[in-house]
Amino acid sequence: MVNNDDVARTLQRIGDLLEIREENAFKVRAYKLAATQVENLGESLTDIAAREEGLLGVAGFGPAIAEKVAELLRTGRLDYLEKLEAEVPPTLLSIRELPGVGPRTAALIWHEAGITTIEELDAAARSGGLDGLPRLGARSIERIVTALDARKERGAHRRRPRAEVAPLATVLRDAVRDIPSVIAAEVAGSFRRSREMLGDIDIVAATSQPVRVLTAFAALPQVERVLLRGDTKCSIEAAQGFQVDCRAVAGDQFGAALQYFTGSQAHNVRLRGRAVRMGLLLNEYGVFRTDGGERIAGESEHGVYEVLGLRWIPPERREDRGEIDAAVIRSVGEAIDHPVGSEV
DNA sequence: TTAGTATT
DNA sequence: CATAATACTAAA
Repeated sequence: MVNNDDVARTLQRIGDLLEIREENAFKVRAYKLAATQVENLGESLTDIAAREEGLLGVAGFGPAIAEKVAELLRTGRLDYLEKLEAEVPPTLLSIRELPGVGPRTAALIWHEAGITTIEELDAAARSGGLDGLPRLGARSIERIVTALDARKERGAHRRRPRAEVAPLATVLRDAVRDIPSVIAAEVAGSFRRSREMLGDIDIVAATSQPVRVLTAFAALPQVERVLLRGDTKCSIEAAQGFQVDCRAVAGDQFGAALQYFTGSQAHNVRLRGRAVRMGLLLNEYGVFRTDGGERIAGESEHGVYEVLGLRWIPPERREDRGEIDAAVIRSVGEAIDHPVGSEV
């Protein structure tokens, strides 16, 4: 019996394999978007397939994907995926999962060094087998070796249950609040959205001295390894290789940064799309008018949603399941300026 | 400066 | 035609 999660994983897998094959980016995006839509679906695909409208009624599904999902539900197999896996070795997906290795690097390692498995990569990286590849210098190879070591320590799995990492999240948030010049700090990301499985922890800090705060963050006792540190953000690994990101912003940008860092990605993309249609630009620093660049929100998260004509949306609901449409404020003035439906 | 990867 | 925007690092 094929369930929604199986379908979502399969669609994601197709997207990843197509990406390594350097397939048309819009096709790749279509498969990944369809995977996300299935993840967020409240109803069984098997039930949907049995109805009149069928799978074409699912958001993100066109004829090609609908037909493939139908085959998967019916037979438990997918001919297209099997052919694709015969062409692009699926073991490359594990290589692609290493931090710092994306689809282009995975394809390069495959084509130029003939490597398809983690084991082959490990041997080659340590014995000079990757030397001389274009766009892959000594530092990149060293980073791959480090990533392989980390993978051996903690295994392939990345996500952890909320209860397991919640203490770390609050301890680090409080530690950031104690750094001099920090005005406010909150845990954002999937933690703030109350998700059960967490891939990392995201902390937003308001300060007038971002570099100082990020330097202090990188020096906290819970930090085992600094992955990167710039002027606005710092990524570290805590115990068991669990990643924690800290973003430092000015006090009047805190609301926009909290909104951005809370996500979800799909929610942010939809929100920014709405902003564009309203002649606005939304980023992690605020909301700006497209003409003139005047900033009209950013200090508070409520303000960000407000200038976009929306009620504030609780973090748990920011998953692109229709919450933005449901939050639209249709005042008289707005109804004249933007008649219902005109912004969609 | 650009390509690749990463983040929500 | 195709849903946004920005940061960091290494390589060229």
